[in-house]
Amino acid sequence: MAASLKIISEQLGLSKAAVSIYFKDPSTRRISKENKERIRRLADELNYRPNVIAQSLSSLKSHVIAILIPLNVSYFSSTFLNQALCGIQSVLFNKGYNFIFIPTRGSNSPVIVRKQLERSRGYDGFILFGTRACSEENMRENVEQMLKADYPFVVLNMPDLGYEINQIVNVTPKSSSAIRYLLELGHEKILLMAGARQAPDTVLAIQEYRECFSERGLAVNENLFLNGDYEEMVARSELLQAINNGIEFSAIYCLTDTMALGAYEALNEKGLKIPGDISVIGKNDSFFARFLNPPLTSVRVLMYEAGKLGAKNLLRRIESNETPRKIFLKNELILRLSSAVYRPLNMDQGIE
Amino acid sequence: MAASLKIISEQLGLSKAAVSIYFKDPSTRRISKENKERIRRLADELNYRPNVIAQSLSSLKSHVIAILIPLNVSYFSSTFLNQALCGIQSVLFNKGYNFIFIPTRGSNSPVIVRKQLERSRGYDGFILFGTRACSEENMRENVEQMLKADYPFVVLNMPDLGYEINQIVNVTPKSSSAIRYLLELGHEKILLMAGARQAPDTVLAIQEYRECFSERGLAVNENLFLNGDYEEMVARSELLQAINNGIEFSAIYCLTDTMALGAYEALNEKGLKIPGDISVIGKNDSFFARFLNPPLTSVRVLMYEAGKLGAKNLLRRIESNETPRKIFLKNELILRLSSAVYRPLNMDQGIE
DNA sequence: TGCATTAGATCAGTCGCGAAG
DNA sequence: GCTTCGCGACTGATCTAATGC
Repeated sequence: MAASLKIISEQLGLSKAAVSIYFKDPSTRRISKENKERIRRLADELNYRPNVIAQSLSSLKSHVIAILIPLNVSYFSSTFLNQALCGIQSVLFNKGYNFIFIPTRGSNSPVIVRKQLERSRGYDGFILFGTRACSEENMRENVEQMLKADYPFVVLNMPDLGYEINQIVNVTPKSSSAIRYLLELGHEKILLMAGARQAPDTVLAIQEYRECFSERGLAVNENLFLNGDYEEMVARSELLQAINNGIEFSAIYCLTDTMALGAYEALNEKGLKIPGDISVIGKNDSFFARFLNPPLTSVRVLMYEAGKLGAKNLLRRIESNETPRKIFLKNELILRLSSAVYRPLNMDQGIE
Repeated sequence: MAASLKIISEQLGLSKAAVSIYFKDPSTRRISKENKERIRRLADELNYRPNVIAQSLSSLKSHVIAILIPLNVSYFSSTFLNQALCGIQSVLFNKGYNFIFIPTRGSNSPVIVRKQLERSRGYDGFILFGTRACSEENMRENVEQMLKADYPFVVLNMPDLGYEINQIVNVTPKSSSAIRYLLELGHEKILLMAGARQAPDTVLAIQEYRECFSERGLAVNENLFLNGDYEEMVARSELLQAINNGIEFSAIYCLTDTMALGAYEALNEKGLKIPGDISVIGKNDSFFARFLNPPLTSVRVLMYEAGKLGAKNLLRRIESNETPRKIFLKNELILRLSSAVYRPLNMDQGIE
């Protein structure tokens, strides 16, 4: 049985309040010196530590931010997420906020978030993180829930949802479009290694793909849209299968660097040279991108900054009730050696 | 103002207990159908959600595990930690436990952990994660604190501390020793890219280094122990400096793959071939190791398993009060192309 | 006796008010 | 009237025992 204020106060013949006052500020003058000394001694003896749960209840402030991630698998392996977490952490820790991850077993995003919210009243704020399992529509439902419950929150890793809420949006300006860049290099058969069709990132990428192609009057071949599920191994096998099926392409744009790893593997296995035969571009500019062979051209997404700004705005909302704001961060295409000017591929030679 | 049981019960002319009973089990037969319906409707209208803080206080069970990491910088970029977190998460989420990270601004490990503990009574259990900032002695102090407070806890990423506590220890069997392997390949000037001298991992590595060398009757050159601070860029510059200072070596063992990246950079800059001129071995076998140029030989550390087993044992302790157990996981040397048989280096040729 | 319901204690704190000196 | 010192009421839930019909 852990020592509590009550136990200490009873043993000393004081009120809980008196003991509480002392611990809140040991230099207080509201408690007599003798009593301070007695409290200190007994607390030390009983190894007293305040109960944060009770503190939170009584002060109606928990100093805990819940991070809601609509995904029911381990997600700390995602470099995307980890970059954002680093940014979030840098702000929250400075301001003395803890952050918590809530478990769920739901199958889809709205269910997961709803369940998380059911177990969340009492936390000071929320960070909603978009994932591959969370369509834009899903996230809108989630946002509606948050608004209805009147929770302070911020949305990360999602396209602009249109609400007047705290949101950090990472956008790709035309000048940083991987597809546009590949087209400029002369590639016209560009394979898109994306995720499931409803994943927001995939939706945006396909939209951008179509725009770029229609601008140039080129037809879009839907067979070039693969679903690598944001997993290295899936991307690898999808690509191998595409090659085996005789699908022709001279460049690949992968919506994560991890899938680009899978692409590298598949191309190596097939004896295709990067970028001699096939150009590859990744997304997120993970720290390992420049160490690959060849170094990977990648779209840098400012997730660290997104996490940092998101957390800042959330705290502003919590502590000063500032009005929500939307911030746009521009992605940047980082050129490395995995992408090159189009050169017709001699299929007989390249693929065994 | 968020709706509470009290508000609902007052508006309906019922007692808090009645409303509480309903929410605990909506199919209960202790509440009449009409009242159930009234409660449901009002709760819906007021957007009622139970307050987890109050629930925790009342049930004396928070279903929250605190993860204590004695480091005051962002740590989600560490692949080590992330692997462990994935394992932890896989267990906790299945069992319905949340997990929380506690902020601190302390300068050293005991201070950080002490501060974290001061803000932690009320959580169900603790995971103590060893870091570069936490010497073995530091961790012992932390463990003493935990024992004194009678908190359920488990220690990860630390050498065997000798206590009868829940601990998962990752050990390197002789057959997986990078140093031993390099010696067998004929290398005798082996550079050790480690961390600060008190970091547990560094202590162990230096100890192992000395053992291997003394077994073979070889003298140890302390100039070959560098402090790369577990950071890519620090490792890079330390290595460049060593090379510039004319320190001779034919192999490098880096205590993290991240530092191996730095080593790759430095060697490339100096025009030294891996493994032709210099063999490189990393540690942790991060997912990117096999994609490097050349693929990196690395000591695989089972951090995912450590996290998983640690969380399991912690929950066993919490839920069934099982006695603590210590588990040893064996590291494994994964051979790739960055390490090769010793070949005398022509310095004039190699370094410009 | 069983069904539907409630008062009140409890958890471990905080906060503002009040009473001596 | 200003300290110094301390207490009662309250936070939002759960749980036990009791009550009325």
